[in-house]
Amino acid sequence: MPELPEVETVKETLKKQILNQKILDVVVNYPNIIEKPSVEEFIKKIKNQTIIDIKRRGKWLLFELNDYYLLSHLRMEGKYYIKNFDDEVTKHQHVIFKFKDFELRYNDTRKFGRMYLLDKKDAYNTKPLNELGYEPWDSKLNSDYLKEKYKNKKLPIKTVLLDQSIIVGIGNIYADEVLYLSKINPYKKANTLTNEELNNIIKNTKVVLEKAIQLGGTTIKSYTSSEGVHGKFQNELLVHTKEECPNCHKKITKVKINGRGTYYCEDCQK
DNA sequence: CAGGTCTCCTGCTAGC
DNA sequence: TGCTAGCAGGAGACCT
Repeated sequence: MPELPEVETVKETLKKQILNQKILDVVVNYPNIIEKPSVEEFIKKIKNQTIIDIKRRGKWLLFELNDYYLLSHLRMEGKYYIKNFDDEVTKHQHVIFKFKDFELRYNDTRKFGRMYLLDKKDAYNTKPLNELGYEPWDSKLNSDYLKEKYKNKKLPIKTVLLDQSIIVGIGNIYADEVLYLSKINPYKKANTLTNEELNNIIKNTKVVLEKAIQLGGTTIKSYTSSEGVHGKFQNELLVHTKEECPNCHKKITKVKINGRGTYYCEDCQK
């Protein structure tokens, strides 16, 4: 399940593969992936655009084209594969970008991923990018900012860490890891956290995400295609999916918070 | 505005 | 062994 580190890895991989390639044609096999504009307009506009750069904002991939930004969110299972024209198109390959000598295929088993094609000048100040919070490394992300954002939030900190309008890039796995390193109970209400706890969250978010980026992200699902990029961070997880606390060796508690599987140590996280 | 619930999807798995 | 109900989960829609 791609979170910020996985998206960063995909971005870097794609830069080596498709930079400066011109999109000669696009085939959309599953229209719901294209959120905006209409599929017809999407195809018409994207033809003959060249991929100038590839960026990331939160969990969004941004393909910079001549006149547009193509935004792509991988959600749960989105992947990009480089294929030859005559490679069989499988049932999960929903959007195909055709270049001169090969093609890029967007593969998504659960079809949760979404794409936008936005005018370049509007891309950062319209949905969805204008609703995003700070990157974990943004100097403006500090305890005062979080204090303000969390002041009316009575929800568990676990839930609020997943809110992309406050800090981008933290998904379910990494939220558990950040709270474990910060020794904070995931049920603790966001508006009750101290400055020290908020600073620990900020610090450990960077620690966890940087390490995960170094290792190419996390691969948990066993049925991930062998063609995809396999991260190694799952070997470094301290609490998520674990049975025993690495620190006190007591049994890890598994619960559901706001519908999300949550792992924590009752003794170490207060 | 805050927050609860539902929805989108498919593959896997627990249970019969 | 074979079938099915239930589950997983990021983010937006919709409702209170």
